[in-house]
Amino acid sequence: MTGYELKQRADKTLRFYWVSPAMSQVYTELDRLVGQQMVMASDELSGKRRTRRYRITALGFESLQGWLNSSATDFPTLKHPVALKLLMGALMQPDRLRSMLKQYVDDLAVSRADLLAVRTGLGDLEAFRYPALVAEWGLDYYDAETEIVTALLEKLAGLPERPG
Amino acid sequence: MTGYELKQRADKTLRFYWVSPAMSQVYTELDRLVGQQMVMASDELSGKRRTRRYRITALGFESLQGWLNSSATDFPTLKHPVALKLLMGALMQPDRLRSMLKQYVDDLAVSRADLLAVRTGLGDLEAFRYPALVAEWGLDYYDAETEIVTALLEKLAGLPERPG
DNA sequence: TGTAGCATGTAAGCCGTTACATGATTGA
DNA sequence: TCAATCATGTAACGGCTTACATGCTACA
Repeated sequence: MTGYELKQRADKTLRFYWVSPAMSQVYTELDRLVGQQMVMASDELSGKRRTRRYRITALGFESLQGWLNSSATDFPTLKHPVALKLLMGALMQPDRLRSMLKQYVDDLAVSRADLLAVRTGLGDLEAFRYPALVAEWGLDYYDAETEIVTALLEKLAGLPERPG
Repeated sequence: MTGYELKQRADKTLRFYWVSPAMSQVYTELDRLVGQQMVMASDELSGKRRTRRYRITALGFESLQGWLNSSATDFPTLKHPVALKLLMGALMQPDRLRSMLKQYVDDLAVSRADLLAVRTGLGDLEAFRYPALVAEWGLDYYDAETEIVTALLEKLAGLPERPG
């Protein structure tokens, strides 16, 4: 794949469980990987445009497999601005707090729809079994989060201001 | 609070929905905030040890409130090494894949227990209403994640190697 | 013909980390 | 007495971003 294509792929799928890197980083990392003989590059000329296409080397593949099988797996890290603000909900205007949570529910629906399209696109081919499992995980995750925040909104509606 | 205490607080609670900053960053940020008149520092001498205690200023409080109420709230970002590896599950040894997922379920239980202790410590005081809501959210989140991964493990057990 | 998308890169800089450096206090 | 914890900071550096810079190609 080209650097450009890798970035598109990352924006489409990787972003659901990792940060999608900037274009510039994709190119720098590819250069680094070429230097380490993890990937090889080949230039293609079509018309006046040069396109550099990368493919993984045997060394790169072995390294990847070694990393997957041997290294410890870190616990996920989360940066959750909605939870962070809710923590200080007492300092927020009640309607602003509610609209933030409603907005989050809407955003979750958008993300879920995007991810569902990815899942559907994968089909039921054996070759995409694991990517499909990850996508399904993500869909379940969005469903759970949506349920939690919806219930939270109802809880807040029940006690509109400070009660008593 | 002192920088040291803030770091402890972050390690105990903030880490569940944000990255807990390094000690050094806590001190640098506090310095910056003092420079911006967002917080004020006062030195306390007890014996030979100097302890610098910080408190928020009126300006800092207003800024915080303004940020909470007016700014847009970003969608959460996640770095999920387990999902990342599962995506390439086809390149992993089946037992390594399974043990990774089992380990993750165990880690989730540990995190959940830590968070439950935080929730319990908050009690049902009105003053801690919002922190309590955030903690409960986290508990629900861990429960959902645990259920999803447990189901995933069963799905994988059902189809041990490539079927067909 | 002009704009969106394809395509590749460099430079500056921010955010946050680890490593380094120092010393007091408490309790086993 | 010695290890853990309290307590504060500086320096170097890594990872990643935004801004800058350039040019081709397809299509409305």
